[in-house]
Amino acid sequence: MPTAQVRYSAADRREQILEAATQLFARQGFQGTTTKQISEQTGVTEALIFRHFASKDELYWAVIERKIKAAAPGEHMRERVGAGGSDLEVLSGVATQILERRAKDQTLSRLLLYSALENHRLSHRFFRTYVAECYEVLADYIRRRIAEGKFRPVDPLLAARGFLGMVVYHSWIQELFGGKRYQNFSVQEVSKTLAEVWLQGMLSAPEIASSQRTAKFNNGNK
Amino acid sequence: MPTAQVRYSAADRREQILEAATQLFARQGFQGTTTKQISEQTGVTEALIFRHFASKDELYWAVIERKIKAAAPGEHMRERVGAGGSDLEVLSGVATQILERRAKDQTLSRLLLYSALENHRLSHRFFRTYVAECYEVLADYIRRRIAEGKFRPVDPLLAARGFLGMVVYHSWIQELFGGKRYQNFSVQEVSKTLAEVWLQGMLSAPEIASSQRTAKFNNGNK
DNA sequence: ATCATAAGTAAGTATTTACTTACTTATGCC
DNA sequence: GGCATAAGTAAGTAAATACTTACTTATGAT
Repeated sequence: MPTAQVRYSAADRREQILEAATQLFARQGFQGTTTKQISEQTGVTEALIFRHFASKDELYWAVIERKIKAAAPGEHMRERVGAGGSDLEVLSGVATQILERRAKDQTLSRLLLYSALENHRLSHRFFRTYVAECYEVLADYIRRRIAEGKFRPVDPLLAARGFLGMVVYHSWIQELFGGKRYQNFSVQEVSKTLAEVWLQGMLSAPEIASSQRTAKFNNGNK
Repeated sequence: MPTAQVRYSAADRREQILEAATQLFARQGFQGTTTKQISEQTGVTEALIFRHFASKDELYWAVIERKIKAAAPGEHMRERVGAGGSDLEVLSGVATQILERRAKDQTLSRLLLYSALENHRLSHRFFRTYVAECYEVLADYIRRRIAEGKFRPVDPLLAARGFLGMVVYHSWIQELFGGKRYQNFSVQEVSKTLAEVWLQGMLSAPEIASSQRTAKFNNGNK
């Protein structure tokens, strides 16, 4: 009595293969993952992988495209920034969202990092198509606040990158380099702290008569 | 008339192999680099590689150890922070140093990123031994300024990570994801801007009577 | 019930991989 | 000049790798 054999539709199988490959590529990179591993993880023979995807390369880019479309980082950013609230609410909201998503699932960031390291050309395209949108959305917000006179006149793209850099870098250290073994910050604490620092740094404060040490950088205000 | 054959001392050859392997591992990662490539780049046979290093693994960790010791990021940070000057001078100096080193030579950061992605365990050790020192040094500086009442009482390690995050993340975007194709910031501009934003964010400003939107986060001051 | 078709596989292939073995030759020291 | 020794290699090996070929079988429409 052989176990009942089930056959999936091509679309379903394709999805299963993509899911298995996603996990493996994220964990081990393109070079570090074999088609045999992918077939075993999916529960089929290697031959079937190649009936669905012409080559390992093609499978790889299908994996990245699928994952990044599902994550839609640009849309999430737009949603969160558009939701309104005080500057602090918006910014710490953005940070919280990023940190929570990354703590829950590292596959996308690992896939993107691997692809950036392993393959210059195509990963640039993905970065520009899907990730760069995040920066645009946040930069637009900053531009508006500058126009309203609330933020200091700083290059908006650079300022956006600065804020996201604080947040993303922190999560990389925690997750990738094992930082959380040593210091386990809460997401709330990190989001609030980083947002406060960056925000006070961006506000066009009224003239502050402060110590010598701090006087130098205050002449950029309008 | 065969070309004159030169024989190097074991130490010299070892160094040549390490240098060739460094370039290749940094560009292609551990899995992506073959011992044959390394031998060709060095100009010897594969067998010689294995006379100097017991395995590819051993060579890999020798490469990382050598490179990170040569770079000594902790010492550079200590030197720059200890050099004194205004807060702004110290911070933009740190940023400039990081950005310039990275623009000139990406091998160390690529090696560390690859090793973090490919191999959890040993890369954590390297990170803690050599890189974490940077954070300590900067965090110490911040702690001192907080004690002096000049900086707001923010977790010093988190604040240090925030600042370095801005800088390092920016350089990753530029170098790794091809950001500089689109926007080519000058090192000076980036260093100054990021340092100013972060610094103003950290200063314990006198009570600021500002808009509602900004009032919320000002109660952390002493 | 039948049968065309789509889903799936067993068993390959040529090449590459990390690493070894048995041998050769240059070099410095006396 | 002779020779011990260290530097170096040619030619392997077994396992793994991406991908193929020729074949089998489940399934749904008629």
